[in-house]
Amino acid sequence: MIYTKNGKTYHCPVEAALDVIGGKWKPLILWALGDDVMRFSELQKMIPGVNTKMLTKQLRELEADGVLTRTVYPEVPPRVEYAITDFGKTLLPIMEALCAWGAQYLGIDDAAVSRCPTKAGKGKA
Amino acid sequence: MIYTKNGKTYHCPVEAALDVIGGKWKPLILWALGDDVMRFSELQKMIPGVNTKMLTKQLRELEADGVLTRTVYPEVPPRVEYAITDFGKTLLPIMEALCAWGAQYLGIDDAAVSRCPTKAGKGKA
DNA sequence: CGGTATCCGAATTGATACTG
DNA sequence: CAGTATCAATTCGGATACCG
Repeated sequence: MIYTKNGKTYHCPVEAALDVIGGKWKPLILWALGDDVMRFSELQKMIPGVNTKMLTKQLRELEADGVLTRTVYPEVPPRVEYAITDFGKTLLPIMEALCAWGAQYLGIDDAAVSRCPTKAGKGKA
Repeated sequence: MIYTKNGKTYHCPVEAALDVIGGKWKPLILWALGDDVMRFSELQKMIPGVNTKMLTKQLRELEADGVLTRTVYPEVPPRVEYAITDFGKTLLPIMEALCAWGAQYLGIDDAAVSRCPTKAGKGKA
């Protein structure tokens, strides 16, 4: 069986799921938006090392996949807010599982894991 | 927090997990080896479109990550068998979750999903 | 503030041919 | 049978500069 969406072809739904969350900065974006609505500049601060082009690209892809929403407020200076959708929230338990597995793989104590680098200390799970 | 393994750097354990299962053919390989031990040529038959170079590369990476084992039998003609490890088996429930989410994303009935293309009809889950 | 546009190097994937 | 080697094509990721 072959699956298709948005002109892309998958041999297995797992591939499709990985295509949605597999971008370089997407896990970090999803962790960040899991709790809060955030502005572009806030995301950029929470994700060290990302540049505007890549952050924009990954946000637009997640938006196109129905995982998050982008709301533009017609003000000066402009304000744009990103929020996770209900559908996007269904990814969070899977991310938790991936996080736990990844911690095992890395040989670290899962309880010591701060999922999002800039959210350490906010408490886990 | 920054995590390191094999010279690679991750900002989050999720990235590490995705690095392990995120290769283009890896989900298919893992489904295939989830049930059975298989030879190289069997895998190649089960995964349409892959060429020997890519299949070799992805298998070696999964082996290096401790997800599967590679056993060479010193016979003529040569025989090489690949099998999932106990650690690799811990990925399978996560793959199931990714598969279910991917089916939702693709807008198809999860019950209709055959996880591995060439294993359709063997029964699901 | 929240982006685009351009250019570029690095990494990934693939087709094809050959080998112990 | 189970790969390697080589080369080509594509995609991805990033630095920098500019714009409404």
